[in-house]
Formats: sequence, structure tokens, C-alpha cells
Amino acid sequence: MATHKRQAFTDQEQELAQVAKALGHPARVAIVRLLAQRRACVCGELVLELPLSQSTVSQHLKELKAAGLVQGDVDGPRVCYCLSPTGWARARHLLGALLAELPAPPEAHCAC
Amino acid sequence: MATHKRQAFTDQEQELAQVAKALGHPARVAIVRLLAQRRACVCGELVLELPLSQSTVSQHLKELKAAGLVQGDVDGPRVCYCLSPTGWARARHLLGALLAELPAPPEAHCAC
DNA sequence: CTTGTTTATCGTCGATTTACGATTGCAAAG
DNA sequence: CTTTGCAATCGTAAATCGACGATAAACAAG
Repeated sequence: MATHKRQAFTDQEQELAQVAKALGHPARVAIVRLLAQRRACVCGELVLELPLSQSTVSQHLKELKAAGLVQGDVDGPRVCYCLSPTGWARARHLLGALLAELPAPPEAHCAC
Repeated sequence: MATHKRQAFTDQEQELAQVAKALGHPARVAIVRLLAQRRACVCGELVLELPLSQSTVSQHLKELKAAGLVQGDVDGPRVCYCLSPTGWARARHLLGALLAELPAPPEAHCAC
């Protein structure tokens, strides 16, 4: 990511950024939704549902897996992708923590 | 982003991806937290709190503003940055909608 | 009008991302 | 063992990101 100064940020900030980045592409959001609805499970099914090539879908799955949001279990010649319960628990926690820090909607403005 | 096929995804998916992408960098998460805590408001203060140059902070602010999460009100020679209530309401809604679609933690696994 | 302060933009660089086709790898089936 | 089918990886090209210094722009004060 071009000379990041990672050491300067909190672990939580980096983790949250990692999760957010993984969701920072429409295709990956769509994949997560497909997996959530159980409408698709193996890579080939996802390819059929998405306007992307097999290799591209595979790459997106790899990124989601790297972020811990998805896990892939080998099932014979194919791979069954599922949402990772622990990964999403972590994501919920991180997102919730950030949202909890925000001021309530009516007064987000600063004093300036 | 190299030849995106944006038209193939839902507006919600694209909007969520945009918000997530904006939070997909530790520096931007840190900026949001600083603004939330009201510890800093104008660009110069943020620069002091972060290990980044002024131009880099300005760019991150620009991206957060483009995602609708932050708004900047001109205040004389400086600019007062605040979290955007409507932007965060939207973000909450989009994130909440996605999380609501996910199966409950214990059974995120697919049937395979 | 000039000066000083603050922020935005420009230009650049290297690293990363996104996408694809082509190839390789792997497991079940014949 | 060979074939078949699915998934992962490789290689590549174009676009974007992240960072910085340098410069421009905007505004208040003098």
C-alpha cells in the first residue's frame, strides 16, 4: 500500500481498516450477500451469479479469506465457501466500537 | 480500479462499498475517531495528531468527504471538519442492512 | 495592497488493485 | 493411469492508491 506507516495506528484501527477494505468493493459485498443467502456456495456458482470471470471471483474470495470474513472448506474437487462466524463476530465488534464512538446523529457537529 | 463493471451491482452494494472503502485505511479510521472525540477539528490539528504530512491528511479528508462521511465548513482561513450526521446515518443503515442479512453467528456455515 | 496563515491542488513515484486469459494443480471418475 | 471438471495461480496491462514536496488558492489582519 505504498509506504504505509502502519506502526502509527492502533491495532483496532488497522483491523477495522482491513475489514472495511475487504468490503470496499461492490463485487465482494455481493459475494458476501450471496454467501449469506446461501444462494451460492462454491466458486463456480458465484461465477454464474456475477458478471466476472472465474479467476477474478477467485481473487476476491482470496481477499475476503485474508480478511477473515470467509472460509473455504475443501469438498472433493470443489471448495465450499462460507462466512466465517468468528470473522464476522470480530467485524461486528470493530464496527460497533467505532459507531459507538460517534456522537449521536443530531449533534455530530464540532464546536467551531 | 481497472475496468470496473459497476453497472452489474446493486446501488446499495456500491454505496456500501464506497463507505467501506473510505474506512479501508487506518489513517482515515483514525481521522474519524479524532473527529468523533472532537479532539481535533481543523486540518492543521489533525496533522499534529497524525504521523502524516499536511497534503496527505488533506487527501484523506477529501476521500472521506467524497464518501459523505465528513463535511468541511469554511471558517475564515481554516476549515472546520465535522462528521456528517446524514452520512453516518446512511452508513449505519447500510452496514446494519448487511449485518442483518448474515446468518446468526452459530450457524454461518453452508449446507455443503 | 501586502503579509501571514491555513488548506487545496499539482506532479511525481513506487506499490497495490482489478481484471482477464492461460496455465497449473487436484481430486473424483472412468 | 488417464481423463474430466473445478479451483487456484501466474502473467500481464491499465487504473488507482498512498505518500510526499512544492506550489497555488483563500482569507483575515495589518
